[in-house]
Amino acid sequence: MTETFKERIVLRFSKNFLDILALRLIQAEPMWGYKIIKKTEILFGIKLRHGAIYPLLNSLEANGFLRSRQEVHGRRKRKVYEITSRGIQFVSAYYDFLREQLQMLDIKG
Amino acid sequence: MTETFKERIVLRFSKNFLDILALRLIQAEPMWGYKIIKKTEILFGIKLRHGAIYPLLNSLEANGFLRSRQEVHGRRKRKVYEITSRGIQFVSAYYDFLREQLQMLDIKG
DNA sequence: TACAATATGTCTCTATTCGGACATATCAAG
DNA sequence: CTTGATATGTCCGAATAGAGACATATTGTA
Repeated sequence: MTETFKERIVLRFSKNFLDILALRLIQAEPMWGYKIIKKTEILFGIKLRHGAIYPLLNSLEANGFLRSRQEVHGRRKRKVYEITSRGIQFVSAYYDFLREQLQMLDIKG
Repeated sequence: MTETFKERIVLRFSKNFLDILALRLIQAEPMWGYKIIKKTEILFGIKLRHGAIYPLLNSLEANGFLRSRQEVHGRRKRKVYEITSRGIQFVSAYYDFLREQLQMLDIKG
């Protein structure tokens, strides 16, 4: 029962904060869309739609949160993203928010 | 700049986790809809629509996260909500999630 | 007495999101 | 030689969410 609640929250997070999820993974290690999908499935048990992640990554790059380079393996190419300082600032703001939320375990009055 | 990021995240949270925001406030102290709106404005600088909060509170009660009683002051009445054990479990799951997120500051591999 | 605040509710039109299909290419394994 | 995995992209109809109006009642203040 409580486990279901947790799952619900994780699911909501991955929907509403998908950009932060992607940025965090890329911050830990430069990554490409396909790997993000696989990693999220392993780490959180959530299957992201590729139809959601690829446009997201492009918009995150357009907004200066990520930068990409083509990585070529033989004839195959992947678009490897790394986080920018702007992206790091955004993720930091998210962590600051989490810390504040936890500190506010006792709102009174 | 970083401040704007923080504001963005707070705003997104209040939209996507409005139920948890309400549950947390009610858990701290039994409360009614109107007070939640005022409190959120003071605490977070966010103006909630009453057209959003009242249906939400009713559905949270219908789902067993809250229970309400009529409080009458003269001829005026307010619907005071208190959190149920189920509601507490849900909020706990949220906090567990926050803690896990912070612990996962370094995802590797 | 009129306006602002307290207090709770519904409803509709619009805006956004989302699932899933369509599209294409390489490569490994059976 | 075909199926499944890797890899990235677009697009549209359906479903959901959101802003703001409509509705009503009490009370305090200017």
